[in-house]
Amino acid sequence: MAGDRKGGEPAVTLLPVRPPTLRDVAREAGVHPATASRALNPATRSLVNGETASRVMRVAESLGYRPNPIARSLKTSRSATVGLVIPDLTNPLFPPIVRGIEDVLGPAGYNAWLVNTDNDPAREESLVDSLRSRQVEGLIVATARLEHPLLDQLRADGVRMVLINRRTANSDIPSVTPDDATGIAMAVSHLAGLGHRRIAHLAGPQNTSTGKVRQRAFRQALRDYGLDDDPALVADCPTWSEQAGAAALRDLIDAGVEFTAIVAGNDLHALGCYDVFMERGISCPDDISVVGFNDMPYIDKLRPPLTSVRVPHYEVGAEAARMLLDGLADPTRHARSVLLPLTLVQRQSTAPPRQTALRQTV
Amino acid sequence: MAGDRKGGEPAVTLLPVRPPTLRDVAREAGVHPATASRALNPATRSLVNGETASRVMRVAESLGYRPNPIARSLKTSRSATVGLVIPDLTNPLFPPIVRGIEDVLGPAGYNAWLVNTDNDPAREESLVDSLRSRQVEGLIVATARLEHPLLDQLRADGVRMVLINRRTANSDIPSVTPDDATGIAMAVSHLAGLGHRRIAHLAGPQNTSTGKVRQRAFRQALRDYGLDDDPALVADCPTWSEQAGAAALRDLIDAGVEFTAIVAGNDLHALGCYDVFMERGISCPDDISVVGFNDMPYIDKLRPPLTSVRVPHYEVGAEAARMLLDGLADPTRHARSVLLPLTLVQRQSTAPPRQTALRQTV
DNA sequence: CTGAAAGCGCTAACAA
DNA sequence: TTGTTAGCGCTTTCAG
Repeated sequence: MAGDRKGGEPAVTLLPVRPPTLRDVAREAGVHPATASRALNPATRSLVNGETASRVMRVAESLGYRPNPIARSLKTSRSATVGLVIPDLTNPLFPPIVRGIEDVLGPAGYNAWLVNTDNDPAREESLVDSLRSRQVEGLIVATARLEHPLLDQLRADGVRMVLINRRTANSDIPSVTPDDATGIAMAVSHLAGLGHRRIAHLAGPQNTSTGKVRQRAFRQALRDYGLDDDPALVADCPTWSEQAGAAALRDLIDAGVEFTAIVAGNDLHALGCYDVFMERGISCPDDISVVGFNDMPYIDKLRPPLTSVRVPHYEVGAEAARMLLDGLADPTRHARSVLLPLTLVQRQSTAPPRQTALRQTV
Repeated sequence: MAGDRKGGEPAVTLLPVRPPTLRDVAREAGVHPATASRALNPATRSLVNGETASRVMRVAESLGYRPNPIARSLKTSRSATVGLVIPDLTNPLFPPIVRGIEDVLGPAGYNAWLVNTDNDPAREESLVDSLRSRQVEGLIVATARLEHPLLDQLRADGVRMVLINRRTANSDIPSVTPDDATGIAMAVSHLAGLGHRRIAHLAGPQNTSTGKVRQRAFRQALRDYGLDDDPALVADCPTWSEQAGAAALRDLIDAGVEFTAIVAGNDLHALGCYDVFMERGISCPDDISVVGFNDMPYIDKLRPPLTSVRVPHYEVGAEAARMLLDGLADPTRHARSVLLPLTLVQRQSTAPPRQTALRQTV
């Protein structure tokens, strides 16, 4: 019975189980698929008769036609998509960056494909591979290390990309990063102003630009402010994690190093400090002051609220996306690198050192 | 000069500017592209002579062949990709869920394509559309509202999906959600045990299952513990945000409602309470106790550390991914819905009410 | 301005 | 076991 068609009935167009294709639209509009394609694509619409074009568009609308981006990609080798390579999405730093990127990409008709490398270079390579095989038109990369063969290779292969947060040692890849050096100087200045003379630094991974730049800037700032530039005051953190920050601080304390304030490599390191304060019964800021870096969400609600160098994360993302789109639109454009200005957000994790605690009552 | 080829030189294979295709591999291996395809696909490899297969694979390896997933998708209408629909990535709830999903999907050869709806139904529809046109094989949806025409439509269209966190009113879509009712009961039980008699609730959006279920469970729990089930104790929050939580609490206080504890709809609402406590000089937990919901990252470091109902987020993601993969592999499989068990994490935002503060010394 | 034809790279009948 | 053929849905020369 199914499939019967009585003589008198017209061969009605059945509701398609399969979504309508360009051919369906073309047939219905009485034109060749090529014409339909031209009519439907804003960029080529001018090549076609106005009336024909609007008829095609009307038919497309009525059929609920949606172009198949896969077929289009296969033909054009483009995808209106960019890849976003993140080391660790659970770091609350990244969501605002992602938001900034999407807000710029969206209106331009682009989408972002987000991948999480988990800080694992092998995983990173395979994910980037998969991104490339999906024809992403460019990459926004937040995983740069100073020495980063994969990125050099991509660069050599002509892959369009923009680095965010961190950079590579050779600076010919466009980047959008915070002005780390100035940020650290502000932190040191703030602590020096409070009267601290011996300030420790939890230095982030030295294979990242952020880790290295911040450490250098820290020691430079100590000298600029005439403070003790004692190498023992710098403790290395092998990762950008709470755990690494905690471990580094424990080492510092256990080694008997004297200090009254800490400039943490980032907010997670500062969180690690809070753990150690709890463990050892240290009072912050009475015994030790701490400054974080990034001003990540919710740290204003910590105990005590963390003083931190604020990075405009949303803007980092937005600016990187703009830069990438610019580069995509005009490949001859010169690689720029942008340093975004930072501000110090003073909260209650910093105060004058005990010796000068009297000033606190002012 | 470029393009010259001196007579004596062999026509060496140039390094391809264009990545090698299946045809290149086939030619090099002396087989037909179809054979190469079969040899390279583990699922069809058995159809081909072992020697031939390994030769093809060797050639593919040496050429650095990478199959083009776009072409494959176009042909097969599949993509080894699932869409992940998130209301707001800046909510730190989601990163662990994403991680759980990726960890299950990855080993199965699948990728996740993540989109952010910003809680905007129009945006959601267009993003889901774009996901579908990219041939995602299924959807993991974290944006469900009780009445959700789009999801009903998808369901009717036969789109495979799994809801997480929230559900729709008609429960025929598989889901992985926290056991909200039990979680709320634990919160109330905890507060009742501390001696609280008048407990307020910041109720999340009533168009979401979480908002509604938690509110109902709250009132049920009040009755179960013989506490005041006063309607005035429930304040509505139109969104799951800090701001909404703060506003609701201000309303409650300004209306002169008496209470000594709050069960927040989620942790963000609880954060909003902290803002109000600060504003109004209210001491937590001395004046008012608060219990959050979700146990999101870092709330253990708040001031005071927040007591919260812990949701196993990573597991929510992992379980949803498993469920979706199961459904993909065997479409006849019956839709299950899973409630994940919760635990109460007691911290310092809850204590006996002032009237019974003596007990605190025990 | 429109149509014809070819092909992006791959896979899945079907045939041999 | 392998090759032949066709085509997924679209765009883009090239003619007309």
